[in-house]
Amino acid sequence: MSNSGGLKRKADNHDGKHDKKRPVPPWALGLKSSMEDPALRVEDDDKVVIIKDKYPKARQHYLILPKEDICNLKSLNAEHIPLLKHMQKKGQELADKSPQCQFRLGYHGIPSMSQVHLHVISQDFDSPCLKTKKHWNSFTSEYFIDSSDVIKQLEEKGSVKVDTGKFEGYLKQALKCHVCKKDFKTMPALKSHILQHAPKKTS
DNA sequence: GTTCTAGAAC
DNA sequence: GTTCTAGAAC
Repeated sequence: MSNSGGLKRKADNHDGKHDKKRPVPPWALGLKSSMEDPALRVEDDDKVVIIKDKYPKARQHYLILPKEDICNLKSLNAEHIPLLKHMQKKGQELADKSPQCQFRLGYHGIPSMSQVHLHVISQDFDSPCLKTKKHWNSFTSEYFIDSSDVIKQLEEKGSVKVDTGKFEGYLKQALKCHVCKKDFKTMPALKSHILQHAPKKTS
């Protein structure tokens, strides 16, 4: 009944650096196939594809992905700056089409899905797909890194630094309205509150 | 990333 | 009793 001294392995999936056993779970490749899905595609050019997020967390939620394979923020270097600026420009053009909405353009510090993707998301967060504290904090805490900050880091340091422990902490922060900073105990309470900050829907 | 659901919270 | 969250998914 002895089992090699009861050595227990703590969760050791930090950033996949030494994780040869489970490199990428199948679902983490979902964006790659979404990029090919005509039903989701908004537009594309020689460098990037723009798709609708399959589970939008706001009234408007798009993803801009490079056609070149780039796994995540850690894969980025100074050579990618023109590409990232192009992605931001395409995103800003999209946002400018809906002047009644406020948008943010940015990246998740630790994305679940492979292939770098720029979120273009309206700040109403009025969507049935927005359900969990993780969802909320991933778009409204420091977990969401503005595109301009990613580009700035690349320009200044040549790489993007993401402190895994710190970013995991951001996801667990207490629920707080992103507009008026009021605290909430539950997601349903927060979701009903933020409707009063959202612009009126135009049929 | 989502779905499912046990059990915590109310 | 119902609502809500959080962890497993072979």
